[in-house]
Amino acid sequence: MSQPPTLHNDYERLLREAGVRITKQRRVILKIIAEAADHPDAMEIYNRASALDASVSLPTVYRTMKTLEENGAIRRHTFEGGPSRFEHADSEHHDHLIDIETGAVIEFTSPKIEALQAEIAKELGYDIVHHRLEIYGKRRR
Amino acid sequence: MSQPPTLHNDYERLLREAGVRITKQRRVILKIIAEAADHPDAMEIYNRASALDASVSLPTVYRTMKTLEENGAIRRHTFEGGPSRFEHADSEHHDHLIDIETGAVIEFTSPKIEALQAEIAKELGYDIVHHRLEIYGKRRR
DNA sequence: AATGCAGTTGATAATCACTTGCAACAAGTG
DNA sequence: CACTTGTTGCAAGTGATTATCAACTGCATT
Repeated sequence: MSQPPTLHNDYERLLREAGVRITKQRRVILKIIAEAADHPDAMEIYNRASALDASVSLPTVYRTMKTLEENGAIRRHTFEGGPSRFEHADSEHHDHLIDIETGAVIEFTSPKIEALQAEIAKELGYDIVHHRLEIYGKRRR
Repeated sequence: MSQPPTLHNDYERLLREAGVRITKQRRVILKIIAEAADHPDAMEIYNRASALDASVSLPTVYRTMKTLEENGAIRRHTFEGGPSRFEHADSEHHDHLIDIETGAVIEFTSPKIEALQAEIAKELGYDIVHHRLEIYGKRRR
């Protein structure tokens, strides 16, 4: 269940290879992302990062998220009525179920749904670039 | 292919029954929505509405969309990287395929996908409140 | 049809989530 | 270690949407 301990180093390597400099602000943000088991938004990442290093600013968080996204290191999700939330992209593709009462995000995969989507797109004459499937639900009790 | 000619009157009736006053601004906006075959955003609705009646303002468009949404008359969609877009809610449920090159929206339905979603939510211990499935694709040629 | 009042309106300001401009600063190559 | 060029924080700017508020207007009631 735990992340590989050097995941943030992989991010560093990835960025370095893309010609991006590793500043201390970025190193902190990368660490936060790598250790996040949830789907934090920019403000939350900023909060966690500035607790470790007060020199991290919010614009830098946004800039870093954009850079990471462009390099395929993270995925951005914009769930309904809220800011963008991020997760690392190293995991396999999955969709999300959002608990509308708590905001908690549960990941799931359904190869069958994926296959059906591909079929639908094909019938409509399209190639899927990406898709988004979100289920908004209430915990049953 | 055409809308029932009195659809905007149905909107009026719906709002009236909800205790909402029918002002001339709202009447114009309702007409635009009823006649829209596409998925216009607030600015586009404002443009179309002010062409008919210059007294319609953008805030009123937003307020009216919110009122309509709260009364279940329209649905709001926030596709990636753009403002909210609206469509009337009288049609049956469907999902969307967005042409990432043109922004065109194609509607589709898949009872199989619906069923699979229900199954997934159930397994995770949730009741579906609603869901969103968007396929972003490029036209094949 | 005139009245009255609560719901609505347009103009303007505010908010939210980001993005940008810019001068000071610091990676990392040589 | 120097130098070049990417990065940073701060402050200001955006785009979409919402709130404020005084003037106005549906519309139920006289």
